[in-house]
Amino acid sequence: MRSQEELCMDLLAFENLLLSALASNTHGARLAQMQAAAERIRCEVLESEQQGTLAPTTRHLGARVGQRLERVANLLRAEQRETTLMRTTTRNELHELLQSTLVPHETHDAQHDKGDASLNAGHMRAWFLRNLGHPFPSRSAKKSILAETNAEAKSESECLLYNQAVLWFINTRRRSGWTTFLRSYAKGDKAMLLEIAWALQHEQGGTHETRNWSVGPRTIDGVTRNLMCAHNNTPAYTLRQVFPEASERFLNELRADWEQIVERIKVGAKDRVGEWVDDVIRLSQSISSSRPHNEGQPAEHIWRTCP
DNA sequence: ACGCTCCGTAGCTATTAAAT
DNA sequence: ATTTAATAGCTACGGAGCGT
Repeated sequence: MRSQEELCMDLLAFENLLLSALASNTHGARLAQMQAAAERIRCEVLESEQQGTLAPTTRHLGARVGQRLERVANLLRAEQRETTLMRTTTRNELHELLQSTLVPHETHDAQHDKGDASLNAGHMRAWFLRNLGHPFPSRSAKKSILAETNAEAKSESECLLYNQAVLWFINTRRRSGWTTFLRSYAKGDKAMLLEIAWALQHEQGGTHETRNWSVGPRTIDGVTRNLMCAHNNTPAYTLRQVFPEASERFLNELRADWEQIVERIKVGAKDRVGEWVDDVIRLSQSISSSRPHNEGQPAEHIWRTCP
């Protein structure tokens, strides 16, 4: 059994290893080294937690390490968004340049058949994020999105088709995790998901610009939903009112999953490093959020999977 | 019948890791 | 340094199910 001092040293060593790795590269052997370190610390803290010997100082250190890593992760996400934007711009400019100079005779149909042209999804993304509580555009909404998108098209090949928009929304709901969220937290009930989304929006406050998302109108299939709390028929404005019996951990996981959906729609799916950083953050948050009342719970409830 | 959503999946590109 | 294999992400197709 390792002492609390050794455990604290391990935590700090892990943080140091991670930060120095992020300052250089997160590839190959280095990544494996960090994964091994994370797994080792996970096991040690878990063992200490189960035996009731996890000292408050160790727990607090874990919380501080978690906060620092989260700050680093936020910076990395911002940098990642900027890099993605620049990469897209560069790729588009290069593509246009090559189109206009090197392959001027290639037909639009040939390009389309190759399937290598990505959609201009900016307006669809924007609509999705403004209607995150119920991202099912009506026919007229789709036509309006098509008009906005196609107004920017420089050629016929860049025009978005109605069926492409339909598929994009279906695929995006699935791949962003929205559909999974619907099943996991709202039992497939879209009205309940709308209620959850309203609670999250109320909880976060601010504007669409500060949140990057909005729940949209309280309307499903043309019917305006009265969002009431099932257990006492009061307006539901907080997650706690929507889920009166749920644990804080459940609500936090729900919030995290919702943010992940927003992030995925906003910038597309994250690359591997981004996912891994998220896992590391979850690991550190587990350290900071595990409390003595969790002692009776199985290990899976205390720790999430290591990266 | 028609329109819509969802699901499974094929085909493609870009990226990354491993092998040479 | 170059090539090859594996993987992830994206678009699109076909079919099933559902509601109108």
